Amino acid sequence: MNDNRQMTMKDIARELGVSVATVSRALSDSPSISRKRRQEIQQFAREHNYFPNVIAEQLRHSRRNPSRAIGVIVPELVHYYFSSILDGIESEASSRGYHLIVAKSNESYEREVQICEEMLKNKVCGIIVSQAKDTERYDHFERLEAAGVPLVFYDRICPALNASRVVVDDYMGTMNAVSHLIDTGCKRIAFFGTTMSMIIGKNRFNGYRDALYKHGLTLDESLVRICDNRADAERITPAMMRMETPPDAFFAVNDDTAIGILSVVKRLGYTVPDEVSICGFTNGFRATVCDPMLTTVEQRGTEVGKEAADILIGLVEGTLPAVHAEKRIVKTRLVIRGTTRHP
Amino acid sequence: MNDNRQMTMKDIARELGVSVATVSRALSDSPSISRKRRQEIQQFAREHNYFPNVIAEQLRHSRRNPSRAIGVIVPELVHYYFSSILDGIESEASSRGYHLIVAKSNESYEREVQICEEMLKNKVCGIIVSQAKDTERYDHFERLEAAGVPLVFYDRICPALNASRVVVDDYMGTMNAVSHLIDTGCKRIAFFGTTMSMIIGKNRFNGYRDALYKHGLTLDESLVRICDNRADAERITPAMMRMETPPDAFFAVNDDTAIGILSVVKRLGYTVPDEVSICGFTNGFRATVCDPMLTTVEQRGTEVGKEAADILIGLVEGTLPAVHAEKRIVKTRLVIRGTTRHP
DNA sequence: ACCGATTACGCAAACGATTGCATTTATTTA
DNA sequence: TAAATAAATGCAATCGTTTGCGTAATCGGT
Repeated sequence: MNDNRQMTMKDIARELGVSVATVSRALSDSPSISRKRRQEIQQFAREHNYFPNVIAEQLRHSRRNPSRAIGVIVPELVHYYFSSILDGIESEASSRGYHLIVAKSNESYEREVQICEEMLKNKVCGIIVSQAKDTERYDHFERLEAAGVPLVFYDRICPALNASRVVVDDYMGTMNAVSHLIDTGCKRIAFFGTTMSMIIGKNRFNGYRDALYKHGLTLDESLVRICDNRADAERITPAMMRMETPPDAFFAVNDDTAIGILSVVKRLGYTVPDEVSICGFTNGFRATVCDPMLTTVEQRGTEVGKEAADILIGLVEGTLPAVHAEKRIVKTRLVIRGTTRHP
Repeated sequence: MNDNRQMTMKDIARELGVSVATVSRALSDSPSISRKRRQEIQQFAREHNYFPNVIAEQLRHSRRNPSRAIGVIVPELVHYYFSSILDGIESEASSRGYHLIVAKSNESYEREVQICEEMLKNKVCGIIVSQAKDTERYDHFERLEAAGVPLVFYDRICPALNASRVVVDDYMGTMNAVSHLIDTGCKRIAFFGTTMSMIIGKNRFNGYRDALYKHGLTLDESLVRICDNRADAERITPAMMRMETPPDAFFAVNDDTAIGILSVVKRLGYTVPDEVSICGFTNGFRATVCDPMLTTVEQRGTEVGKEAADILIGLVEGTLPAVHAEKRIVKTRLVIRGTTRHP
């Protein structure tokens, strides 16, 4: 049995023969308590290492002050981009006096709902979330808003809700990357992306298409595939390279896919980047490990996380109006390495 | 201004003309309230989506029940191994009804102390921690123990404290890996490790040394270096390959270092694994990206995290005696890929 | 030495929920 | 029908802090 008994103000008051109110005031350095008493009480507290009970404090203030706990929902944790975002959220939050309650949805709608309930119970002051892949109903999010808990989305945005959000500039990121491929002499550029039902999928595709148009190239549907992981890439790429006129470049929606392409292309005997150029999207751990190193669009997860936390805290503290949904776009940066030619 | 006013039992009581006590009992389905009233109250609560205030609940029960928040301190977040561990902790904790408060120490002692204070204030029921690299005083940890908050270490263990811990089997992991190198014909095996002041550094070195001895090889000090990152590896490896009799294999303390070695060795024109074999430690994202893919010791971070959470929850719930420090060792697994020959 | 103004402190009611005990009301028994 | 028993509800204290308001103590001024 833990004798978990912590020292309380009541104990101090009893020991020193004063009232609890006096102790409270003395500890908060209120001038309405004489300097002598204040110091006496403060010293006693220090010596007996008194620790204020945050639970009680919070209860007392629940009407006015929100808690300083931010709920963060992540689809997965072992994931470069999500880790970076979490890192950014942590940095921003902790430097502004907030702490994080982190939960992983495992890409499951059920779990996401459950987490929202839990967090509501635990009185987070707001929630930062990237939806699970199989989330298609949004009542759990709406319930949060109804309960007055502000919501900020990142990466995977809820299209049906006009909530605050921060995303990466998928359109321009892709546009720049594809333009770079074209500038370095590529003419037939394949696009491996996600389904158009995901916003990021659509935006990246549009960037690809518009880059082609801008440079007077035409879009060849047979070069566009839904493929967002390495295994699929390794399955799909060989067929594509057997086309009568195979692509001379690939743009992939993430580094993992790009690396799948790279490994196949190398195995088939093509030289990278001279015969085939490849560009990814993320700039994670993998990008500098493959040979040659991957040219890729840096997704700047840390920035995304910081912006998300900044919005949420603004919402909580009232510096940002709760009515208007704040939408921020983090600029990407093209990192040119060995899988593309230099301009 | 948020009218953050949530519905309380008092509201329900007033609306329905009963006492708060009745509402409380009805909501907890106590048989001492008539079935009719119970249902009436429960329905009213549901319709007005009443939500119990956990803060108040906790305050009331603070004497008996610990909170269900587990504090997790991580040196960094954008890190494969730590992410995996966090993932394991999350899975175990959430499945047992606990949630996580996560903070990053950034490898700073100051910050670590600060986080401990914060977590103590926020009434976590226990803390799972891997020390910051520059932590050399342990009074903040001792203060936690004194406050009755159980502590579990993972990965970077505090040597001065006899606290519960879970680590990976560094000794056997390295021993097996080096044995594998020897079995596949390597005779001069270099060791790139961390300083011996870190426990994991020492254990891995011992595994290396004993594997050599067991197979009748002698330890050549000139093949042992302190090097635990890619940049250093790329600096150190060329010199080593210029020795009169250069190594025919490298064991590196992590994948990152191993990949640094690999890139240098390939650049110098050696074939891997035939002329030079390489083995890492982690089995993270990078391991399957390099060419050839990396043979490495799988560190099983998820397991480590699960075990850590299991210990902590045991300590909190009293299934594990608080007096005895529980020490668990997670077995590693050698993953043989392309940077070593097959047996 | 007395009065008004400070100064220093205590009382008690919150915050929202729980729970032992007392009390009311309904039901059974003699 | 009265008394005894059982069922249903209310009262009030409690968890640890905070804070408006009241009051006792101290002080300066005349």
